[in-house]
Amino acid sequence: MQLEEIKSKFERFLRQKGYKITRGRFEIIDKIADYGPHFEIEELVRWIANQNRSIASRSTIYRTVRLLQEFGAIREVIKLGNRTIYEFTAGKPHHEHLICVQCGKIIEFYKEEIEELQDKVCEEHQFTPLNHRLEIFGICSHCKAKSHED
Amino acid sequence: MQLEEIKSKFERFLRQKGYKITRGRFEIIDKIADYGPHFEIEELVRWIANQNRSIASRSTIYRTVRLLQEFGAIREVIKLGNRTIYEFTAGKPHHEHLICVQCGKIIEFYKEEIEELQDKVCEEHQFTPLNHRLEIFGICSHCKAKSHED
DNA sequence: AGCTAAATGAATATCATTTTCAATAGGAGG
DNA sequence: CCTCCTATTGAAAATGATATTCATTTAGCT
Repeated sequence: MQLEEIKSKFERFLRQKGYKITRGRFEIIDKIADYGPHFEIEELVRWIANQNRSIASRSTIYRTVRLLQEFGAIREVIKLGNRTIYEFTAGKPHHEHLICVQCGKIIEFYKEEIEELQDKVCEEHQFTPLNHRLEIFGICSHCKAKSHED
Repeated sequence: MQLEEIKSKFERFLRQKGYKITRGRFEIIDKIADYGPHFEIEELVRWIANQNRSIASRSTIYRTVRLLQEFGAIREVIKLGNRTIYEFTAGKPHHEHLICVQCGKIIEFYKEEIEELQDKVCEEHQFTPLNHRLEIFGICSHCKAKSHED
C-alpha cells in the first residue's frame, strides 16, 4: 500500500470519527514513514525535533501515534523494560518477530502452519482469538559470527 | 516442584552469587506462592501491606522479584499499558498464554508442533533462539457466554 | 564479639506516557 | 468571507511503575 493511499484512508477515518484534518497529523505520518519500519516514540520525538522545522510537539506526536494505532497503521511490536517499540504496518501483511537480544535487530517472518495451530488451540479452549503476537528472542546470524571472532 | 525445593535451590543460588540469606527474601517467596500464579508487583505490595505483619518494604519486594527473575522462578508474562504481569513459574513446564481482553483471565497452553515450527523458522534465518513468547488475545468462553445474555 | 559487605527502608529520582488548560485553528453554516 | 463551536495543539504539570540513593541494620565470616 502506498503512503498516499494510507493517508487518504486515514483522512476518511478521521472524518468518519468527527475528528479534524490537520497538517500536523499528516506530517507525522510522513516522518514515521521516513524514519523506518520500527521506532520508539521518544526516539521519533528527538529525531523530529532535530530537524529544521518543528512540525509537532511531543504531546501531539504521542496523541497521533495513539490515533494511528486506533486506525490500524501502527502497532506495538514489543515492550522491553520501559521502552515500547512500534512498527509502521502500512498495510503490511501479518507477521511475527525474531528479536536479536544483542544488537536489537528485528526480523519479520510468517508461518502459515503456526497460525493454523493457534486457531486449533483456541478452538480447544473455546477461546475466540482477536489477535496475537509471537516473539522469539535470540542471537542473529550477524552477532553470532561476530562473537566467534573474539 | 515443591515450594521447599524451590526455596532451597534459591538458597544455593544466593550463596553461589555471594548474596545473603535473609528472612525477607524467603517470606516474599511464600507470599508470591500464596498469592496465586499471576501477579503484578504493585498488587502484591498492597496485598502484603494489608496483612498484619509487614515482611518487606516496596523496594525490597521490587528487588526480590528481580532477583527471582534472575534465578528463574519468576517470569514476565506480559506488559499491558504500564502494567506488568508476572508469573511464578515454580518449575512449571514451558507454556504460552491465551489472554482474555474482557476479564483478564490467563489460560496456559502448550503445543509441541508450534515449538517445532518455531525452531524451523529460526533455522531458516540462521537465528539462535534463546526464548520466546506467544500471546493470543481474545475472549474467553465465559465472557463470550455472558455477552450473549445481554 | 567484631568486622565488612550486603540488605533494607524511606525518601527521592527517573522516565515514558497522560492529562490539564489556555490559546489556536478546522470547518460547517450563514 | 465571517462567526461560532468544537477539536487540536503546546507547554507544563501530573501520573504511575520502577530504580536509585543513602543512612542504618544485619548476615555471616574470623
